[in-house]
Amino acid sequence: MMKLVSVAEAAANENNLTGEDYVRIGEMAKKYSVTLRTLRFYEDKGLLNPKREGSTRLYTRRDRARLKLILLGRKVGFSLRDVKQMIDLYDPSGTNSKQLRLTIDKSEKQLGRLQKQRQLLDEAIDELNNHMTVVRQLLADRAAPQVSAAG
Amino acid sequence: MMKLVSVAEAAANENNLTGEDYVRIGEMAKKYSVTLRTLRFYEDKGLLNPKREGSTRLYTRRDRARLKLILLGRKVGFSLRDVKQMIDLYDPSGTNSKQLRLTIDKSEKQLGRLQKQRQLLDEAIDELNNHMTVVRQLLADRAAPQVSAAG
DNA sequence: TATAGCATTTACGTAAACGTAAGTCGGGTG
DNA sequence: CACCCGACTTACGTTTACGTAAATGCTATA
Repeated sequence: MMKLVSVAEAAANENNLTGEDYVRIGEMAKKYSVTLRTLRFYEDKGLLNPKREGSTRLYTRRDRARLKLILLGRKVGFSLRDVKQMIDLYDPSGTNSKQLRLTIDKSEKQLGRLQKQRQLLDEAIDELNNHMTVVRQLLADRAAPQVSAAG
Repeated sequence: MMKLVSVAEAAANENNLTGEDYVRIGEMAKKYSVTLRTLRFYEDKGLLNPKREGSTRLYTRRDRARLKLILLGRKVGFSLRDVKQMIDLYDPSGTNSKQLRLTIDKSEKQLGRLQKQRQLLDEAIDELNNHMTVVRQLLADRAAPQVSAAG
């Protein structure tokens, strides 16, 4: 019944000279409410790059930070391609001003799209409400086919 | 140079005992700002049913009314499948209360989805704005790497 | 009759983000 | 030993609403 320390966990706990805490895919998935498939998919698309111990993926703190960014990007409507473009510019040894500017640029455009979407959405809601009113009225007429007001 | 009356137009003008005015696909497309492909696609999906004169499609007033409904449906976010489901229930010889109820039902659900979408959209806009603020600050720090306030 | 213009059909292609199936593997457990 | 769990890889499938050829046809006009 007792769960012994696996090789992976050994790596995470003992072989841990740099203070890294590794996480395997299952835990990672739970932590961020994504599926294993999604994590592998992101890796396949070059968005994540976990270490390997044999064939087992080990995610570091940096991987988790990246995933957070990816999920934020997705939430605000960026495509994975855009997210990748921005993330790829990250250089731990530089000022990253290029990355930051690209991010701002893309963000402004995306913000515009979102606002436009909101406008369309509001229009849609209005029109749907209007239509519902009409339909309800038709339905009422069917149910009570009396003439005009006084019943 | 003079454009003579085509067979289609003849059908529309002369062979027009019932007062129908037919429209060919090109005109129809312009009138409603859709492509020919779209009109044929809708027909293929059973959403439209124009008459035929030989192989040429002729759209009646009723077809145009249907198209309007389809486009409204799309605008408010219904799938073509849903639209078809609602339209298919239309019976010119009945009260259509079944159709109307289905429409109301679907509309209420769709309205809920739209409102939820709007909420998510607003959240996204907020988060994007926040993120942009942070990034702009980082960028400013890169440009002017002085310490804290007083320059 | 050659050409322009509008129409027709068939059918594969596209985008995004994974889902899902299928089969395999290594490690730990009773 | 038999088994289960968690992980791995490969690769086809899904969804929606058309886009985009490609090849062909009918009609009217110069």
